[in-house]
Amino acid sequence: MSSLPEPARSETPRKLPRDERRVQLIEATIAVIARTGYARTTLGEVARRAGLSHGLVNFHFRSKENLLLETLLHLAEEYRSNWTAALEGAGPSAPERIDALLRADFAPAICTPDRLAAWCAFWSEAQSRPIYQERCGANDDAYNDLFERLCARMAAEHGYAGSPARTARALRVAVEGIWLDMMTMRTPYPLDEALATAMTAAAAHFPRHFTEAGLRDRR
Amino acid sequence: MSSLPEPARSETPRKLPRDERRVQLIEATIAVIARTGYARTTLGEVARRAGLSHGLVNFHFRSKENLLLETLLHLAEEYRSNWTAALEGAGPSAPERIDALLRADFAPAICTPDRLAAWCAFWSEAQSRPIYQERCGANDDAYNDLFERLCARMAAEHGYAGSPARTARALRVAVEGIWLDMMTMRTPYPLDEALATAMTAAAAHFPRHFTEAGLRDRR
Amino acid sequence: MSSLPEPARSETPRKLPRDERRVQLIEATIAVIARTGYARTTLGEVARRAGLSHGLVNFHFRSKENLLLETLLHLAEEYRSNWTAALEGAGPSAPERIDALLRADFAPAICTPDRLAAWCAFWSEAQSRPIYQERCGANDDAYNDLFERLCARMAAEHGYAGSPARTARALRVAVEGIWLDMMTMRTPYPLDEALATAMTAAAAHFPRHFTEAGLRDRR
Amino acid sequence: MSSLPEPARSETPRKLPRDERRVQLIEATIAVIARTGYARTTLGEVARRAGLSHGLVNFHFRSKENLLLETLLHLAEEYRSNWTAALEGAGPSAPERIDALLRADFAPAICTPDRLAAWCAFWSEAQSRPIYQERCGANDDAYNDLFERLCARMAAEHGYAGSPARTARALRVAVEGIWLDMMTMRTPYPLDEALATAMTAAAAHFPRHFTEAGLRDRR
DNA sequence: GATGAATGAGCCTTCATTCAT
DNA sequence: GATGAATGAAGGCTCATTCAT
Repeated sequence: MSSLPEPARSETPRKLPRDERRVQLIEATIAVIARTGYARTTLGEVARRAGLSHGLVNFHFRSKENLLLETLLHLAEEYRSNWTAALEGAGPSAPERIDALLRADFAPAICTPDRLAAWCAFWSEAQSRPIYQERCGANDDAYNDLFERLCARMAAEHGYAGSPARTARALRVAVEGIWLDMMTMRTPYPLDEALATAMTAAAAHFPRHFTEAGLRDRR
Repeated sequence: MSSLPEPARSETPRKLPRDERRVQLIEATIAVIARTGYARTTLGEVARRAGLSHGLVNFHFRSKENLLLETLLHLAEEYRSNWTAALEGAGPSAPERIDALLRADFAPAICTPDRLAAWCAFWSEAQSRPIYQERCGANDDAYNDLFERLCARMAAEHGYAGSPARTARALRVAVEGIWLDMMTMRTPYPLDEALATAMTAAAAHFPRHFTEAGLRDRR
Repeated sequence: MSSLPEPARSETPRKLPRDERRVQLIEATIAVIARTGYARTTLGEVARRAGLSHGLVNFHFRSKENLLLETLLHLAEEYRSNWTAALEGAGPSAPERIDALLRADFAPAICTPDRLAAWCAFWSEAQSRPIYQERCGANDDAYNDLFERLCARMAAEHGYAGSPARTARALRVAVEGIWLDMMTMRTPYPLDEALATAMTAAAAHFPRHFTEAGLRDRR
Repeated sequence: MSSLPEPARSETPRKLPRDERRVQLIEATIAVIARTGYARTTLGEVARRAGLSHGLVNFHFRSKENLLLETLLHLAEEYRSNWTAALEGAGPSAPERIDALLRADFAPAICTPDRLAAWCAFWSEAQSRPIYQERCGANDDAYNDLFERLCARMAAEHGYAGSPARTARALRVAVEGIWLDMMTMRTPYPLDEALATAMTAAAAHFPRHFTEAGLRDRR
């Protein structure tokens, strides 16, 4: 019992600014979705995990429906700012930028078991909820467009054949498939193995610039 | 009632109507999961879609829990018999068998929007339901083992470098990623485009045997 | 405890035709409104009073909202059929018909403490609920029109002066006021005293045809 | 703070702001009851309408229960002082005093849509709340006793027949019925029409002293 | 005094399950 | 087998009340 990874309740002050409470509750929501599944996620469980009363959830978010939507928005924003930041720290060449994007997709802050489980839950529910659909990962148009432009540069600047759009999609689905794999596999799946698999796919498409270890001649 | 010709009854196996009802309800369950999402799937909706009465669902399946599990088992069995049959019709060489497996994964009977949605729902729920976990797609050990052996043959017989295990995984996650893509994308996603993307990945890993159109020199 | 006028639960069979259950629940609703007030009427209390489970209320009526609306519709229909029937048994002359209408308004089946309390609750709520408003007693247009036509006949055929519309309204508000009085007064208020008050008002307006005891020269 | 001129403070009675706040909240309560109905009246809505914070309501009144009771007391006191004042301005004769009382009952300050709606809500709730019951309009014993004495004077001094008690009640219920009518009717109901209806009733009972326009030979 | 976050009791509603017919 | 009324547990939501600031 005492070894359970429950959040430390005594740390949180009784009153907290609005945004901090919201983030706290969203993190609890992600944790509960991961542990009990989307279908059995209840406000009571979310509140218990956050160490707060259930009434407070409806005070800060207007409804369960809205709490879940805001959780998805939080994840989507987090995902986007993660690869945006990674790109800013990357060199200007297409291989460098592709390398940065792939690494960002498996960054420890983003690619946790809880977050993957929550993403998968939202992917699943999005089929019947248009409002989820446009926020779901694979619909991050900016990411997709960027990835496709980079693949086009790989073709133009480095002589790779084949449709850049299809190559881009092949790499993107590999990333998504790995995410799914990380969740679904019964045996643990370390982040470096996930990244290596993604780089294997990159190396298959761009053999002169990538190896299974990542970007060739990286300094 | 008692005036009905008795012999006519015994000709019809008693178990058939029962199994037909079960399949009917399972198909309705898949449809409801796809349309309303796993979390909002109710027995009432399943019964209505099947055109049956409310109480009958619990008569054929003991509980909702069990209905959903049997639906997953049905999908898993269907998936397995699909690729098994495909394999039987394929030639003996490794490229031919890989080609057959990939095509099987996008067969129109298997790869419908409803089934993809149901699969995704089960992947998502499996995180918190061990009983689902071992039946989920990515855990079809026979499939995975076979695919890995075929990649090992590609390395041994055709001189492809790299870890066969990792190549196999890279191809498998590409397939899963495409499935996810087919569900999640807002724009419709034809089966042939999905297959072409899978073949693009295969061509990247095995360029001398595959093109974006599939197996090279196919006869 | 055993002297409480609780409905006999053992009498009601476990299953009952749809309409009988609905009436049973509507009667329970009227009783609960009268005893606890509209604002504190709960489905649980209604169900307990009917000796049924609370889930059944939402099974037969879709919501509490709808249960209350149907209760009002039931009362309105009951009121209307009461005065309609009274009219059919009355003679053709205007005084006879007015006498019949006034007596109908204080008929023991209609004018019970529970029903008066429920009516008052609906009158009160109708201010903020348009859907109630058009069903409320004072808006029984057929009754009002009829009453006004009868007063017009009293003027035309019997020489009473004054605006028939205003006389009709004066008599109608007297009836409504008596109903309110019957509810509000702390001391019990027998039906015959109520009727005598209504007849006093009728006698004031039509002194040659009515006395405090009712229609003059009644046969 | 401490630099403020102390004498100025003592000039303003400390109790005034408190009482002003109370009246402000009571008026807001009346408005909310009229607009949303008694059953859906919440402290939050009352506070919003008063332009005050949520928690303040419980500071000035101890509870919602008490706020509502004080609202009723406020209405009852207002009603009583209204007719008391009207009586002081009236002549000594019975007809003059009856005329004054009836006019007071439809005075614009008393007889507003909001106040009528609140009164009706309290009448309705009073059935199940003894504490409301004794404060409700029809139970204003002083008013009722006075009215009955005036009707007795009409009989004794002006020769009107019939039971004064019943005549008094007939007039009183007419007033209450008109109030109800003003609330319930879908079409607007001007105050002068209401008063004319009341005077019609008075004229029916006291034809030599009242007409539909009010007291005869009024100077 | 004033504010508004926090709490928790109570209620409506949904829905899986049971069961009489 | 089949039906659908009946049950009751569970959970979302509202809102009166409390309380730290």
